[in-house]
Amino acid sequence: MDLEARLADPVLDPQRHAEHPEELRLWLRLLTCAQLVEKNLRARLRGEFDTTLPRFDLMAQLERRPEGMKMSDLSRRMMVSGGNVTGITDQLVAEGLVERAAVDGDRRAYSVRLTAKGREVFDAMARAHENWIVQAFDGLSPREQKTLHGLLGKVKQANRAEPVIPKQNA
Amino acid sequence: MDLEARLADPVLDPQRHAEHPEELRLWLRLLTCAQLVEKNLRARLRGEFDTTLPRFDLMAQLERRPEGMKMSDLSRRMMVSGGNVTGITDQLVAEGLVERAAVDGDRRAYSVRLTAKGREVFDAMARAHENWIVQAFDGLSPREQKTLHGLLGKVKQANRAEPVIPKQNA
DNA sequence: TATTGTTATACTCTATAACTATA
DNA sequence: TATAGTTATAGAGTATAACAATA
Repeated sequence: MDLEARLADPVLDPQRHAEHPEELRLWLRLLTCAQLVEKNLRARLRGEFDTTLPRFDLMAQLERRPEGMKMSDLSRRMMVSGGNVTGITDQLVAEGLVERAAVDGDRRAYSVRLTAKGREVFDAMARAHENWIVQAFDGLSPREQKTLHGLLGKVKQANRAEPVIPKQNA
Repeated sequence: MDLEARLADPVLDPQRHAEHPEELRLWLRLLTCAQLVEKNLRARLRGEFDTTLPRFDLMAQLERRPEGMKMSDLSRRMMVSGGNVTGITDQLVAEGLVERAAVDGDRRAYSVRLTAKGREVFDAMARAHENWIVQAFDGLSPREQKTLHGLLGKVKQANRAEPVIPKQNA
């Protein structure tokens, strides 16, 4: 997970082992960029809003659903297991940012919604978040950003739904 | 950490909220690509070699240091705390891939080295790893790879050593 | 029976701090 | 005192599985 580890990594660092293909350099750099930005986001969410990425993500889900979302919806949308959604939601409820409301017609389910305070807090976070991201890419011209977006699109395409390797031993 | 969460994220997904700047789309895609590839690497290291990324990274460090590295060196190079290096090393020792040798002149320190078996295993892993990475980028021509590498270089430049936000509350 | 959600547990990866042995 | 390494503990972030209540 650590960037500089790979920077110093003989297998991954082409400065030291020129025989390794360019792809390794490219991968290293891609990973470094993503980690740099993500670490920054986490640190700032923590430092400025005392929150975490999953909590931010959950609130982002709710922001556009004033009517609320069920726990199962959140689980699907966030691609996270149900137990985790319960935990994240519990934290947000404790902070008064989110509330569980009864769903009529199904007494098993809750509708999770932002509270008024939650909406307020989220708006501030989302504005800051947007600025951080804009900053992160301000080294690129709009033209370059577009090119980068396109190239990453191809990478994404080639890598999505990659076949999971069946375990050979276990 | 989850890719599709952000895909479905109203704040981050420009398909839904066109008023959000292109940078958010770009960030989302960058993150998705990095996670796709990294998840794949982890799954394959696990599935084919029953190992983890930190274990692989530590062995990669040792591969080019036949004379061995001290725990403190590993800690610095991997950018990970000393306690963690102890844990990772313990696992590798238990597997017979790595050994702690006495350092003469300092009885506090160890020299950690790959065993013969460790070298063998690592060679196989490194070859496979290289192939996985080459595969990950085979959707791009060499020309495109070079362009991507260059653009990511600019992003990296603009984001490295970003000032850490001083905590405001705590 | 199937589904919704919670609880319990565990695993990976990381950090800090207290501690031991040596320098 | 300072350094090398270990141990203990904690905290994100994730997963699975057993369970309760309801459908």
